[in-house]
Amino acid sequence: MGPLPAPANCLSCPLRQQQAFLDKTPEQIRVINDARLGSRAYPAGATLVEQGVTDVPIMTLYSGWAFRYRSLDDGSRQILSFLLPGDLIGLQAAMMGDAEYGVECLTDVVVCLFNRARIWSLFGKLPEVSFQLTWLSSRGEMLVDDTATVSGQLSAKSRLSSFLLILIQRLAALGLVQGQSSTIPIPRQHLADALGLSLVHTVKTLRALQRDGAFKWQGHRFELLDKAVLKKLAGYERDEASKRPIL
Amino acid sequence: MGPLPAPANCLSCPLRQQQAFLDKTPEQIRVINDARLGSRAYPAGATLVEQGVTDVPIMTLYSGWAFRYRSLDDGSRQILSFLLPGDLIGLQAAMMGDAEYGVECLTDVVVCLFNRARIWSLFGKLPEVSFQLTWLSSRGEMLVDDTATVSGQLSAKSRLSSFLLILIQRLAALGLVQGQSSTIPIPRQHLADALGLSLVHTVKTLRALQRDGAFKWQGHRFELLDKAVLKKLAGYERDEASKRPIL
DNA sequence: CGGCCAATTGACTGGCGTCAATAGGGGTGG
DNA sequence: CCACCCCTATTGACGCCAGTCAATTGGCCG
Repeated sequence: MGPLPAPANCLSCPLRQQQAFLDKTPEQIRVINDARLGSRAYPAGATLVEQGVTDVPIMTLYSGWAFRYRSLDDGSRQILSFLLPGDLIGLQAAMMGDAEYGVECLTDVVVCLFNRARIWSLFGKLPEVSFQLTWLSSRGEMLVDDTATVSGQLSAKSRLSSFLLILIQRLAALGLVQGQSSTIPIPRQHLADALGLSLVHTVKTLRALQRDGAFKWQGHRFELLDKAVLKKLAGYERDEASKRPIL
Repeated sequence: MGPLPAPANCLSCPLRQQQAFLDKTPEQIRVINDARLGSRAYPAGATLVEQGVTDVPIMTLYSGWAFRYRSLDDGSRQILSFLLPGDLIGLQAAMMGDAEYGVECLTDVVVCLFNRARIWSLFGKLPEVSFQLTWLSSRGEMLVDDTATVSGQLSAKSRLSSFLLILIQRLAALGLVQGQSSTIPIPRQHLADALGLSLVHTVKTLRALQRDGAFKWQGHRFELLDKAVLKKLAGYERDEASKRPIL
């Protein structure tokens, strides 16, 4: 979770060797490594992508949590998706020319930075990899689909339940769930901003769910107590693909 | 709006020649044309993509309106984005392997169908075009970002105002706004499903906005009366890119 | 120990949902 | 051509879920 040092070379990258990710050929990895500018650590709260700027770099989240959001003039903020290790950052902004969103670190974070021009050149050199880039873009859209659906259609209790179920799915796919417990470093305010609820109501609803015996959540330690209860409350769920690409 | 017959060949396609779209080289168009299975007309209400199915085709909306949505077990539905001529349909589903969403026609519609395998082969043959596919995917994500932000953070009045402002931007880019008026064939229930509001409250809020003199909307005919009022109520806006690709 | 910020709880308010009834418009069979 | 029907749009009444205001607690750091 903390700023684990990233390996110097993609070939020895332990993250991409995880079960959750599709394998690449050594040549593909070599070309990707050539496009890589190196890794960089950021502290919790740091801004990875500033909303509104042009020239956004492309990066892969190597360790830690981040989130993508849009800020409004009135000071409110919609969190569009949470980002976990292996997730691609900045593709949409790099494509469109400017960032219509911001990305911020939730925890200490390490990212792998890429040279944008060299990533673009993958479209000519490695068709499979450029295909996977598009795949990752589609997945990014799907994550926002979740956010929109949950915050648009469900009651507060259901929103929280669905959100947690979907999140736990993602964590499990990354091997970040041990038994029934995992680390979820999301403050209440961020939960509220993701789900379209007020801070106060988020807190109260969270308490209610814990009184229902669905889970226990203190600090960053989350323990799922009764998945059946949570599922019944949720009324909405979606499974994570078994294998996915990583740049 | 109705089922205009699509041209037999992409080279003579009047849609792609519109100002809103990037030009392609004749060779690019020829290869795309080779991947094209032909056009097909659907009546209003028809399902273009059924939620949950695999083997989703890739298509470009040629004429008419459609929308992308997710249905929930309880019968409610979140509309994720509205689709206009030139928009790509089915990419996310084709990528991920199955459709986590449905797509339905709002009006009579004509789409251009593509052979998926031949589209995939573009990744090897025409890097620029595969790049544009990714661009379109990113744009799809951005449209959902709008939906999530609007329905997550704004009051009912602001939701309606922002939604209409953003929509009018898109229509204007396509040359579908004459003076201050345009055709918006979105029923109240669909508006409600897109904005996360109840049908009744959507209707009442819409009435209130018209009493404020912001616009007039009867049947499918929409007339913008006071953009300044609408902007003030909205508190959120986003501009459409000036030029974009079309497959 | 004092300060600061996230988390929590209570009280009150209001925006939005739900229920229910009425109007309108277009299509269809008599 | 008219009567009827169905579906969408509209309006009113009422209740509740969730927002706002405000005060207290608890953990962490200087």
